[in-house]
Amino acid sequence: MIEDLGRAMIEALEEDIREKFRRSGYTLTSQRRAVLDALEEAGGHPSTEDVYLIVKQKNPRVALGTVYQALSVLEEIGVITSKHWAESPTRYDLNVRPHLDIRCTRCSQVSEVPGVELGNLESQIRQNTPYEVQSTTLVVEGLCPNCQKG
Amino acid sequence: MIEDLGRAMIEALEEDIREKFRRSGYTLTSQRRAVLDALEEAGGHPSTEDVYLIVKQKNPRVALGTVYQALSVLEEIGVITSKHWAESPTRYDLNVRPHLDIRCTRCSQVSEVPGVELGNLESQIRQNTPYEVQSTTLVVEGLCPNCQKG
DNA sequence: TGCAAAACAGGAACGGTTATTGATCGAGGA
DNA sequence: TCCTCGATCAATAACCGTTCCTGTTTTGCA
Ligand SMILES: [Mn+2]
Ligand SMILES: [Mn+2]
Ligand SMILES: [Zn+2]
Ligand SMILES: [Zn+2]
Repeated sequence: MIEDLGRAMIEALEEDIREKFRRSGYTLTSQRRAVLDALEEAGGHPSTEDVYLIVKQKNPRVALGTVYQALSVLEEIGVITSKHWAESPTRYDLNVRPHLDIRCTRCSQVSEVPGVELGNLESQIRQNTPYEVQSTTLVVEGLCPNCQKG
Repeated sequence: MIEDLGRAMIEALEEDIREKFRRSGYTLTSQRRAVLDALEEAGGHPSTEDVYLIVKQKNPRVALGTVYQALSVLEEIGVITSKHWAESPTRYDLNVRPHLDIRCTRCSQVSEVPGVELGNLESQIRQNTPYEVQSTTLVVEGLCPNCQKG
């Protein structure tokens, strides 16, 4: 789980991040670096607002729009990914490998679900539609352990 | 596909609809009937706005808020279902049986994908998360045949 | 037919996101 | 090192889909 990676791992990824910026032509500005750091600090799957609040702690001058734009650039160059759940803002993830996340319908906490195998699902879909399939995403919701007690 | 059902089938469902209203305590008002008719007329998987525009043709006094509320009631009592795709408004469906829909990322047209078997996916998920799973939805996007030519 | 409850029309407000504009930054060349 | 110009940024307005609010109309029911 990305939550457990910690600073050491982030620094191991450092060179990869620089490489992606270099290849894209975008510049790794202090704001984009701050957004990346905030994503790490947030730990889980923060919304833009979550990231904004963390970034503002260290640099109160940063604008919300800048965070939106930074996240969009970071996603475009493959440094982060995003996921959408209904009735919830977009959430971002340092884990760019395909994986399953579940969101609590009560407190919005997102956790990763390991060991789920989608099998031949995508090829099944391709065989049964004339559409050119671009993405198939499994959106899972439920009650987190904490909220089950309530 | 619900698009091919036509008026005969809708009238066959008529009694079922009345029954669901009766059991829920909601009343089948003229506006809710108009929304239902509009869903049928729209044919596919219309958004609230789509439904609103059709309803307004016959009754220009109906308010957009009323359409939102009517669709919400119809969904609550199980007469219709809704689905969400990222970057697209909620879409409604007269087909209340579990099934797969794919949305075109270019023109937003939604079509149903038959013959896809999810298998033990949900039980796999339940085994790998402490969350109490409430819903797992497969969200599929692609390019429809028309838009592939463009 | 009369009354309370439900539903409605119209419009304001809302949350998340994108667009616009002018100021600032910073990489690369003189 | 200093300039320059495109990239980025801050601030704020606008946008879109949706919900909420208020006063009015309709409905089911006694
Ligand atoms: Mn994740
Ligand atoms: Mn459908
Ligand atoms: Zn929870
Ligand atoms: Zn299309």
